[in-house]
Amino acid sequence: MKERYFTDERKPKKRIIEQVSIDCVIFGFYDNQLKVLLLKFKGLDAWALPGGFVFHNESIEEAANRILEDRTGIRNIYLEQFYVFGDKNRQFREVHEEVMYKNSIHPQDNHWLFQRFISIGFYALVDFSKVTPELDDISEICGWYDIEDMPLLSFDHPQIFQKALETLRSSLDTKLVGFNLLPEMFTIGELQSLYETILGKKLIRTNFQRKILSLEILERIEKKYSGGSHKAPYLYRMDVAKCEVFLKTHF
Amino acid sequence: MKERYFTDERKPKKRIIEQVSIDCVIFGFYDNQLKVLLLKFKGLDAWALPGGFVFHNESIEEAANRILEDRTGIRNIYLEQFYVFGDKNRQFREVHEEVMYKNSIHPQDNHWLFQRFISIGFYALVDFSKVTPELDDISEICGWYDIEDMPLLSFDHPQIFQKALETLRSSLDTKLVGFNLLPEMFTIGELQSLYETILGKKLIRTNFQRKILSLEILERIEKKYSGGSHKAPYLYRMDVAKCEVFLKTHF
DNA sequence: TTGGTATTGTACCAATTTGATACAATAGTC
DNA sequence: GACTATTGTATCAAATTGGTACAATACCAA
Repeated sequence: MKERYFTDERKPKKRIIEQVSIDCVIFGFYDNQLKVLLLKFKGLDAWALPGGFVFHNESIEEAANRILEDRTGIRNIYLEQFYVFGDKNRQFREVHEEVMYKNSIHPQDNHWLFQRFISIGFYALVDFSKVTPELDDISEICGWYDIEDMPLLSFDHPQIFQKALETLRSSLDTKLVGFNLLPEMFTIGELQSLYETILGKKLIRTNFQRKILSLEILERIEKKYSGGSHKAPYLYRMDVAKCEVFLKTHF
Repeated sequence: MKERYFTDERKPKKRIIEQVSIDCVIFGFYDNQLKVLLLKFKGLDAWALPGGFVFHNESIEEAANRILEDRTGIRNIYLEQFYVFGDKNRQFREVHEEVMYKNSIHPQDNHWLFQRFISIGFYALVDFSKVTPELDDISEICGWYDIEDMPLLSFDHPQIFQKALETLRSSLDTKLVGFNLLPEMFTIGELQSLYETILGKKLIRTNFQRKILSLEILERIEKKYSGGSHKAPYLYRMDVAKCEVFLKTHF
């Protein structure tokens, strides 16, 4: 059930924690490119990360999951907080006003959304092939953009995105989060391509293969992938239990 | 100037962001032990991390610094956010009530402190030798405790402390934060001892020395340390500029 | 003064890990 | 059935790390 936030009232309709928001950076991987899910506000040339607020009766993690579902239709994915954006002047009256006008709302001067907000950043990793973004009622686009070629974001969302990307990079090896961006079964080649785009550099194929397999967190599926006019690679599946053991013993 | 929070009013005296708090885990290193700074509430057997709230006219980083100074007298130290604690039921009416009673305050039933709070965790690293903790007016002890032998904390502060410690551990190598716990000049032996206590394991002396020096972030001071009945070790100083270069090129 | 003790700085070698190349195997195309 | 592109694995060199040896010293005790 989607909630309507943009009323013209001084207080939000549903009880939320005031002056606290959540913004989500949703990463996907497709066509050998790292993608991010962005929303475009109806009738405006303004882009943003999906965000929202925390209800009184939910944890911030529950809130982040709900917000994601409300605003993009995506649910049940890897989600983790990564940073709090708490600048003194973190308020965005102008953008909010524009959005509200376009939605036929004429806010009071002390509308609750005009306050200074502290935003908790979450990043999400999804299996691109399993996701079909859905529009909410204040957006006209909800779609994937190559991180190398994305529209300029409103608010302070460029910084939030940047920090999320840095966190993703440094978590690749230490938390092995990359697998969340791939389908359940994948080839080492696909995994390498994922690592290369996230890290922004080429890796030597044979060494990458040796390294990844030496972690002993992958299970080789007997069935082979087919399609290319060349030797068929093995398919692998990540073994969650082994992965946890590995992380515990190495970090 | 210290603020008085524990009035009996429904709203805090000074304008703060409601339902948001900051808790600080302050680490020090002394006598080859990792220490944490804890407060004991006046007249109660209740211990806590120094915490506080965010004013409307300050960033969360400014707030954390101010809180630290208000509650412990410590200022101008390494401080970094590490996690947000946002459980649905994160409220601590009982402890707050006890504290207020002891401070002769009889709160209304809907006192603002009884609400659910989202707390932003910061960890701080200080040069133990430069710090003299000062008492605020609701505490009767403000002192250092060995992390292996500390009192049971109130609220959810045990979890907050634990998460801070994990963050410190994993940041040792990737952010080289350890130096913030030592005086400006130190020996490699002292640095090794610091690493050993934080990581909780012994390191091989000669390899540690080689490793640290190979980072090329230390400047050897000609003057030598003296005192022990053995060969005098060199003193070193961390070169902040070189350190930044190192971190940029390696992470 | 001198020998003893504890600790430091560095050298050194073995074991392991990583970088880079070579090559056989093979699925599909022509 | 030859050709192409890619995969899996082997291999060797280079770099890093684990672990030992040893000379250098600052102080202490006779």
